[in-house]
Amino acid sequence: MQERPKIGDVARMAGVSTATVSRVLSNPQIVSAETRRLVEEAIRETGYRLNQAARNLRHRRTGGIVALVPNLANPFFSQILSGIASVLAPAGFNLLVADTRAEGGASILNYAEPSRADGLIVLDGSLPAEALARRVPVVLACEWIPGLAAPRVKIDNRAAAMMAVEHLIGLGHRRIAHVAGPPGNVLTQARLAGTEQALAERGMPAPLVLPGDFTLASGRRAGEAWLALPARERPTAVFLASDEMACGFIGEVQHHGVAVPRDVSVIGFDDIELVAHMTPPLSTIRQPREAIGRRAAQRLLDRIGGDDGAEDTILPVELVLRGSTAAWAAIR
Amino acid sequence: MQERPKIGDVARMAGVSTATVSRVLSNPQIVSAETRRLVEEAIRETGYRLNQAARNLRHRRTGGIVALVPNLANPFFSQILSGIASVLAPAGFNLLVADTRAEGGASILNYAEPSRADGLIVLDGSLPAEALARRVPVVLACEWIPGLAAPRVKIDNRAAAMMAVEHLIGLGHRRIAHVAGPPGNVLTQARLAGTEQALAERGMPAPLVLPGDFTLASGRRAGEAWLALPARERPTAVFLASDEMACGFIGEVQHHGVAVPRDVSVIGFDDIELVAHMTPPLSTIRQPREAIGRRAAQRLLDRIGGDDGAEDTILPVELVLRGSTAAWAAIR
DNA sequence: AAGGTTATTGCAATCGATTACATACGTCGG
DNA sequence: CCGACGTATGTAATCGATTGCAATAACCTT
Repeated sequence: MQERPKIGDVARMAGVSTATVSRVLSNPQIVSAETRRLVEEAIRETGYRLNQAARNLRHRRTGGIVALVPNLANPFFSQILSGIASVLAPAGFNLLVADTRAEGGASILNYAEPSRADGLIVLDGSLPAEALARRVPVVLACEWIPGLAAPRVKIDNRAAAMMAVEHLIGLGHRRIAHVAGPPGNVLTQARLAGTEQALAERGMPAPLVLPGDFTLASGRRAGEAWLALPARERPTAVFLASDEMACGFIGEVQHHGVAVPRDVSVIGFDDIELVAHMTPPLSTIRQPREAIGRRAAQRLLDRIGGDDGAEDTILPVELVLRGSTAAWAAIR
Repeated sequence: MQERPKIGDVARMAGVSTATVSRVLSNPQIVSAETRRLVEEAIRETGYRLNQAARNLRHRRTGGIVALVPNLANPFFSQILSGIASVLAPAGFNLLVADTRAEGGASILNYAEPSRADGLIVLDGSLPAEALARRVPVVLACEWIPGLAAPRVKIDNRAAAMMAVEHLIGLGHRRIAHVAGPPGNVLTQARLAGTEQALAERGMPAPLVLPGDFTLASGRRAGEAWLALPARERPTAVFLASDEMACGFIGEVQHHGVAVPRDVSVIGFDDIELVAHMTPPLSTIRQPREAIGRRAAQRLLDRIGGDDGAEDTILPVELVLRGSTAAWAAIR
């Protein structure tokens, strides 16, 4: 009994066949109470532990779900992962995490393998649709991939952006800037479109759009760009497509003596945890990240269970008003 | 050819045995060039993809490494995971992530199974040592479990805390407070010990120690506690055992009109990304999180490869001085 | 030319579980 | 008392690859 005991060892000790042991393990109620007791006893005695690899091979499943994340180090994603994990664990699935930036693009394809994972949650909209098509069940969360037919769990980014901008308009702001996300990103487009639509509906001019990429550093650069404008032309309010950028922006302008929200109102997007504790606390759009993760995981489990629907799940956002936005007195 | 092709289908098409196909897959150089070409052709033609579960069963390995994290939603850990992933992926291992808080304590044991994972990276010091002993190779990162013999990859928390406190002393502060981590945590103890030692070595009185648990909210509460002190007795500098707490602390005191660093110097621990962009930017101790993750992963791969050493790896920290700490003019 | 190498390749056992099918034993209605 | 049926268990095939050993061919050596 040096080696790790296998099912046969248990069977021998209990005086039954391996089939019976297996049944005790996966379908106890069809085994007589007495035999079951014997087998359970033997399992305890031998310290037997099931070999997952063998079971997986037989069942033609892996028990694992892969989450493809563009950047694991980004706190935004970790909270979604947390939601995913909270659903997967009770359902008996492992969560595999792969960073699509860290891995070579080609190897991503390996994850979309039935022998590696039973399903895929994709959080990165920049992956090629063809790599994911016709393989394991896929659910898209937050971002999505144009042309890929898979259920999506997301928010209404356009409407959310409109909420943010309408809030600024409501405060009396007339020159409004938008700091966009990375070019080509589906979220960037939707949030920009929402910004433009909100302004257009009020008959206001198109926004000044500054480039960004969701990162702190790009927020700082947007701050520099704002500072570089002649004071008379500076937008009095800025809507940034991510909270991280908003932090960078505020840090930069405060560093140059600009007061928020006195001199400029700032609103972000995401409601990452820290921004509630800054000075001033950041007004923002809250994405229900945990809920997005949970719903995406549930949706995927449904698909694995045979549900073939591909309809989207749209989760509600919330406009969170804190101290970084304030009314603009037109006469200054 | 409806079904997903298996190795036998490839063999038939190439006119060779399954053994040869397998060799082409895992040991190409021992197959003659001509045969190899034939097989590769057949693989392409059939669209064959290796079944990992079968290979794993035969190899008695899983190709997966589990990281046990106390809280996936915490950005501190996600960056370590990022480092881990960057080493594991090229080495052909999957990263499985399990949130020890989300999962029931019992199920954690399941991860320490050779049939589930080839190794374990534990980032949670609160797990019971016995659950992890005598199973798969383990490496501890950041936190550690007293009584568990396994290589650790960490920083010198005591020395790091001393650096922080010596910095404050050097700025002329004489009343220094420490906001500790969760009780019982090994990091809490080491950082507190370092704080006390630094003060003792200068012949200064023991620090005021406020309770905390690494979270933003507990930092806020520490801020309240600080504010509640009579102004004359307030420590002029505070060293908090995590950056998150430092953010909460600063947010709280600023909210009550206290200026940092004019009225109180604040130094944190970790150097999470955001704190460089706050106003004021936070002075802190930088932990090389990516490097910790990478080293832990490398160490684990070594162990899996047969290296039985259990010595610790201590990575250097860096005192990062920003705007939240300033000299204290004794006469006020 | 016989014996010895070396390079390729195939046969079949193996990894450790699951499960369709067969078997054995009661039980019960007619 | 017989056959039908239900329950509990065993036998053996199966999941899809890997690999030790054997077989064959080609090539040397002396």
